[in-house]
Amino acid sequence: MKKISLNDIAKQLGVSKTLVSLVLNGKAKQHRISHEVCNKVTELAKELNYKPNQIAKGLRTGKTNTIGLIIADIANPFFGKLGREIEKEAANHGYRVIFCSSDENPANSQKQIEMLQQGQVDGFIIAPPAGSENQILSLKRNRTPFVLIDRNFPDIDTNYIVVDNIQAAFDATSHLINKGYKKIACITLNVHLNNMNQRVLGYKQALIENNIPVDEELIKMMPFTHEKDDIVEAVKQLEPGNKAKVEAVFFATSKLGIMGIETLHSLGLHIPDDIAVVSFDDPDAYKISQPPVSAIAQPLQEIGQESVKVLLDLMNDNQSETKKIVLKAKFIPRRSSGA
Amino acid sequence: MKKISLNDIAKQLGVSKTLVSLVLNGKAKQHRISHEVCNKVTELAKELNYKPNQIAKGLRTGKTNTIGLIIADIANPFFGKLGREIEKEAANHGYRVIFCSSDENPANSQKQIEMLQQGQVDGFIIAPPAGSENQILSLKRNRTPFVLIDRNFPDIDTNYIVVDNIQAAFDATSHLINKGYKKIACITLNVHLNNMNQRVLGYKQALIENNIPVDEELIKMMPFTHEKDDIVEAVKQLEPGNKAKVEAVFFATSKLGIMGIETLHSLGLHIPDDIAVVSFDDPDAYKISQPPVSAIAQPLQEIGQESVKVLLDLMNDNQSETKKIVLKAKFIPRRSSGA
DNA sequence: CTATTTAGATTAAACGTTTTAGCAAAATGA
DNA sequence: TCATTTTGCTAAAACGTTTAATCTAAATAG
Repeated sequence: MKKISLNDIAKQLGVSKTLVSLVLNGKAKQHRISHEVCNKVTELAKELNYKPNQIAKGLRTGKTNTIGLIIADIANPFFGKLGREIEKEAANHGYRVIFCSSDENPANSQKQIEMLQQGQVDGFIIAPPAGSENQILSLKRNRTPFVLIDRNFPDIDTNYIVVDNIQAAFDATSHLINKGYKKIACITLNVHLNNMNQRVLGYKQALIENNIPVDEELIKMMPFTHEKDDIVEAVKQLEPGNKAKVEAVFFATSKLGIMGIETLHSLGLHIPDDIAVVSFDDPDAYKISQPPVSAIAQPLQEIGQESVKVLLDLMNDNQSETKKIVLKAKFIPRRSSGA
Repeated sequence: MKKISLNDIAKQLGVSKTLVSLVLNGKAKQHRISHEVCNKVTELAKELNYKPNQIAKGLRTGKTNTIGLIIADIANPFFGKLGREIEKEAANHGYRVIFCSSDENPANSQKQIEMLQQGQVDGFIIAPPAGSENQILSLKRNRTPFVLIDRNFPDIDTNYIVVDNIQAAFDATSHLINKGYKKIACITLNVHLNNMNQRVLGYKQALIENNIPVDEELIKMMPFTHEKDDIVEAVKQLEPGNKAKVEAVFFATSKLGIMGIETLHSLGLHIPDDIAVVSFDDPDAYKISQPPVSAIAQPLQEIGQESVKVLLDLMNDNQSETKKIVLKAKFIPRRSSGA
């Protein structure tokens, strides 16, 4: 079944393809095409099930109606849910989404951006890995529309949509303190992402504000390619039997949290009696966990919608002022922290 | 920063763009371009950081190097992980992936297929929703390369990669029987997908083979747009206090399982003492659940890799014989079923 | 010395659109 | 009646590639 083109319709009706194009793009009146001809065209187009070739359109107009989305890992439920929201909002505006998982590796995101920049997408939504500053600067330089999500680079003036990580971590930690826990550990990633830094910052602020000394020994930084073993090692050091006598732990990501909780269970520790737990992000796993895990839920729908909207604005009228949006994340106390 | 084209390079060197194109596509020898000129071209191309415009290339060659992936929901960890494997394998072969979530709604997948067929993708990988038979037939008719995954239509001769759902469900149910459970319920989806049908079939076969009568009352079909409430209702009917006196339950998807387990917990039921649980699919949630949930793990990497390979074969040399691949899923006993 | 081959390049068409500029006929105005 | 405007439509260029068809000059063959 050969695809039919503007030309096919034009020939069958004995008119020019210009006319057909104008009619099908709703510019008939504007160009004074007679009603009669106009109807004939639309009818035949429908009959032949004409669908404009987006590639040709893209070449001519320079628009692809496609967004490039670069995240850490689509298999990670946090990014999966966020990706879904972005897909949804994009579709509402007639845009498709190409997904790329960078694995937090700047070399990967570099390749992916370059690949998609070859005329394949109109703009980017990016969760930039640590060390990708130059890529972001390069995008700015050649005026490619883009929005950062999840994290941003404080030193680079860009559009971004993030949550208030400090506040969220502060809330979660304060909650633990209010529940009477004092020896609180923090397990985070050994990676220079400002969202991660801020989570630790919020944790520390809550301690300080409650006159609890910050013990750097209780802050465990995992390599960002962390595997089960790393977590097991870190968690073991937190065992109440150890000198640290940790009473509670704050996991800075759900991936860390899931592995960590699995480890706590396998060590025979009871949550929250032996050790209380709170975590950033709120995957399904936390809801069915026994006990359910206290978590910080990010407003994924809002992040998704806003990022698409900001990007579309950007692509339409190249406004100069950058949009910096900081949303609130919500702490949900559950039984893992004695709630 | 204006994008530079073949023409720019050609002009700067005072040669034709044909020559530049040939050189950069490695056809220099074939077309007897002199070494000298050849070098000049490659050097300048590198210097100017020339990247061919994929849209133009696509228009001319009819190839986009893009795959359309249509699944139920990228936010569902099963599809998230599968999507990731597909993305990875596609990237290995120089292909990008456009993700579309159909929500199991055939009208959505219809729109998505039509949208992407307008010259945007070279082929499709599809988890077809119930009721999308006509779309699949239509793809066959106009010779669009595609592969089905996760489910297929037995009456339509297509390429597909699925797991042996009957065997997997049989294994899981047999395991429960071996553990001494006799009153085993099955919670599945009220949807005409052959993978779902087969899961119920495997469940029944295991009962029959062990001389346990199949009780249709114990097979609960959820509407495919199921929400929490539906599950709660169904699970409540399974309470040991009820006349059914159910001892164990087999969830046919992880989404059902997660909601179901949450409900069992909220009813104050203990797993596995009050009721044992096994489930199709193996999300992270099952690993940190207390007790961990016995699950059927699908070979996601293999499904992803095979589907991309089959599709690429299809796109390259339009072979006529359809590839039907059935992989084995692996049952993993955990404590939720007394293991 | 002429005819043919070869080396090394170029021209131009094509892919399917959109869009600018313009044309001919009809209608209007003086 | 002639000039001007309006109506309805078309031609052709352009987007950046690829590729089939040529073309010229030099080299080789007879």
